[in-house]
Amino acid sequence: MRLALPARPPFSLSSVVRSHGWIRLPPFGEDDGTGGLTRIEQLDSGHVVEMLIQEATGGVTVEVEDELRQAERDEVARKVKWMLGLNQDFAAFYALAREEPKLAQVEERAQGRVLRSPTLFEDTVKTILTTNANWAGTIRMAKALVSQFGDPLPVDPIQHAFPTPDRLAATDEQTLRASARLGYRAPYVLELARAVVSGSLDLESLKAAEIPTAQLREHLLSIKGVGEYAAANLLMLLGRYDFVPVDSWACRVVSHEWHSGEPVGPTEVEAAFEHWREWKGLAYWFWDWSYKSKA
DNA sequence: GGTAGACCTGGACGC
DNA sequence: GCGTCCAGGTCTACC
Repeated sequence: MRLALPARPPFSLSSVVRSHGWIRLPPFGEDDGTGGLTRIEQLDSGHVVEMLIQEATGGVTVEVEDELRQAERDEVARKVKWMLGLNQDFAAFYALAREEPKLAQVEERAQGRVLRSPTLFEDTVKTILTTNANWAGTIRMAKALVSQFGDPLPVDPIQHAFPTPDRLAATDEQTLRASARLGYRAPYVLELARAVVSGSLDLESLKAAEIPTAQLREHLLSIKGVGEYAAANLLMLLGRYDFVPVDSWACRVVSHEWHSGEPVGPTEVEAAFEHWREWKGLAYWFWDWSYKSKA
C-alpha cells in the first residue's frame, strides 16, 4: 500500500525528523537505504505494520508492505499527518524570525514542526522517561518498554509497536521497575496508562481542545510525573509554544548566552524569550546555540 | 509560595 | 571489582 500526503509549504521531512531526539526512540527509526522515517505501528484493528515515510514533491509518501483495508489506510494517513504536522502553519513565526539573526535559517530550513508520536499517550510516556535521566537512560527505558510490552511486527518479530495503554495498564509497578528499569517513574507510567484505559483521562481530546494554553498546561500538570519541564515539552508537541521546556541544558545555554556564565534558573530562561510571546518555545528550540555546544 | 530532601539509574572516578 | 558521588526533573512534606 502506498499513500501520498501533501504538506503545507515550506516542508522538509529531514527537518521534522531531526527536530529533536524522538527519532532515536523506538518504534521510530531511520531507513538506512533511503534515509526515510520508519515506524512500527499498531493500528486500531490490532494489525501491526511497518511504515516507511519518505519525502516527495509537495509532501511525503507512506509505504506499508501489507494490504490494508480502507479504514486502516485512513488511520495511517491520519496518524502520519499528525506525527509530521503536515498541516501546521508557521508563517507568523517566520515573519518574526526574519528579524533575529539567531533564527535566520528557520524558514529556509523549514523548521518549526516537531516530530511527535501518533498518540499523546505515547508522547507523555516518553516525556516522563526524559525526566531526571540522561539521554542514554531515556533510550534504554523506551527500548525496554517497546520490546517487552509492545506487540511484535509479524514479518520481523524482533521489532515491536509502542505498547498500548491497555497493555501497560495490565502490568504492575514491580514489573515495570524490574524488567523495564523505569525506577521511580514506574508508578507514574502505570497510573497514566490506567487513567487512559479507565477513561478518567482523555489525552487524545487535548490535541484539538480549544482552550487557553494556560488551562491546557494545568491539565497536563495534573498528571503524576509531569512537572513544568514535561508540561512545556508536551505543549510544544501539541503546537502550543507559550512556554519554554526548561531543563538543565536550557539553563546552561541561557546562562552563557545572556548571563556571562552565572547560574540561572527557569525564571531567567523564560524571561530571555518573553518577547517571543506565543512563539517562545519555538524560538528557544530552534535558536542557534551551535557555538555553545562546541564549547 | 518557597525550599529541602527523596526518588532511581548509570556513568565517572578513586581506591 | 567495589564504593562513592553526581546529574537529571518531579513529588511531598514542611515552613
